[in-house]
Amino acid sequence: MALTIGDLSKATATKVETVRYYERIGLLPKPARTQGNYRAYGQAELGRLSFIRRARDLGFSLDQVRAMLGLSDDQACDCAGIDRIAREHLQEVERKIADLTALRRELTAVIQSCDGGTIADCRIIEALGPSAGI
Amino acid sequence: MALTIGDLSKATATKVETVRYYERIGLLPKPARTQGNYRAYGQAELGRLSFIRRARDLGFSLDQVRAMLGLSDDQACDCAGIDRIAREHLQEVERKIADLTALRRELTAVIQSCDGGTIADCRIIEALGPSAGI
DNA sequence: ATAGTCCCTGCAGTAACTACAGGGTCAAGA
DNA sequence: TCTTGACCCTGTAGTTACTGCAGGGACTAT
Repeated sequence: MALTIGDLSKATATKVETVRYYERIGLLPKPARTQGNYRAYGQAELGRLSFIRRARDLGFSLDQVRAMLGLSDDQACDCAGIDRIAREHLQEVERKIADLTALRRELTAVIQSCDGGTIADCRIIEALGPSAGI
Repeated sequence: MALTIGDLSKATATKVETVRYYERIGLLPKPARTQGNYRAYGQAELGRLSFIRRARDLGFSLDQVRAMLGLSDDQACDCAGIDRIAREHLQEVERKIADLTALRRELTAVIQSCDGGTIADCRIIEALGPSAGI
């Protein structure tokens, strides 16, 4: 019934040691234990870990992840604070979407030009260069 | 005329130490030096550093950045290899765009619901949960 | 010429993992 | 039953990607 640390590890492509590390720094709650002192998780922890991993993969720091998790943890927290944090993260998310969209366009162009021999004029760096975005 | 390490640092919001670090590990070329042994950069290095920083911010590892820079460095490299790397990165970029889009939707919902009192039902974790995307 | 702001090298410290070492738990098979 | 293999435990040391000094030189403006 309950999920082991190995189940969470496989489901989220996270090292077992990393799951324990997140517990140690307080990002994941201390889970229930079995008779044999094994960690026993539920679906909630799986969801939380999945969120952490994907947010990390998207370039958010653990402190930022902590703040976003706080948005869902503190149901009764004051709205002004939540609103500010959410707006900050939304701006960053939109900037990242814009950057990735530019990168996608250039990667597509590279693949296109690869069809016929060697790359004549690679613009992959220009895609995220100093004048791109913003 | 030439750019100092401080100019690059300011233009790309990168610590001076980090620029030197990228040079040390070979991500940035060893630049020309002035009489006083100061590093002297051009626009090409500025573009390259800008690319590195944005790619890092988007969650790519330095090894992945190195591979992407290789795409543009090796103009004469065989097309099959370039095509494979580019397609892999394109898939990853598209997954990240999908994740960020889901995250944007949930952050927007949080901000919306904040308008009238406390958050009733925050689904921010579900946005990047185990069944989201793909 | 001297104060302030930059630059240099080299090395130590931090964040976020990641990899053992040394040992316990548990299901399956001889 | 017992033992083999795959998993789990704690604790600690190493890695990646920066980041922050220390100690000293270069350049600019008063």
